[in-house]
Amino acid sequence: MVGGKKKAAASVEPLKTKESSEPPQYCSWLMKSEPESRFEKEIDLKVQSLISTACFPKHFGIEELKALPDQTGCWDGVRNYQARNFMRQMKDGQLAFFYHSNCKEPGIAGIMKIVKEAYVDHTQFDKKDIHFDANSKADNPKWSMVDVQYQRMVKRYIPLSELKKYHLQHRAKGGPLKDMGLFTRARLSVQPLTTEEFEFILTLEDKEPL
DNA sequence: GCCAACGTTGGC
DNA sequence: GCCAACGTTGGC
Repeated sequence: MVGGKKKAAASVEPLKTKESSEPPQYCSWLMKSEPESRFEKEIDLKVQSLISTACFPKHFGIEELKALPDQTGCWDGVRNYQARNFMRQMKDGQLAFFYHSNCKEPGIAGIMKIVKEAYVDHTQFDKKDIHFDANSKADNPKWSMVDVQYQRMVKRYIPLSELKKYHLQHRAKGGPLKDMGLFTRARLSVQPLTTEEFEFILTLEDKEPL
């Protein structure tokens, strides 16, 4: 099934650029978001209601993306240079896994599509926003975001624990997840996936949980 | 809730 | 430019 369509496979292949100095081009991604907010878990609801809700990070799981008009939203609030730089490499039409982090069972919940390439993240200029950045100047914004559109849920939720088992297997004996960023660069919230990683994870949808 | 890993900041 | 202190991420 995966790789069966030549055309699709070709469009997902990482493009080796002619100029060897250029960074490698990635075609698929993994983006993390917290479906539950740590603040809202820990701060008393009454106290919270007295404070501007904009001061708190929002819950943003895949259900929230799905509920937006056109099932499309901006991926704002990324405040890490590596993650930002990866977002700036994203191209219209590329696919990304929606990963649920910092929750009961972290893992891959669904698939979304990049529908607008990197542009200025407005939240950096909003004093009331949790992601406000006083060091960012309007004539030289530091932070970018992309727009993503919900595509579908995965056929079954793919928990981190399962990906980790494969990662460990593959690290020992070889396999597509041996260097997966989820484990080698655990704190990076926007990560590129190789074609092999992306396609292998898709095959897990049709397999029994490990 | 705890804490390890790691990115950022700032003193020197 | 080093590096200690600090803050954040995110699994457990």
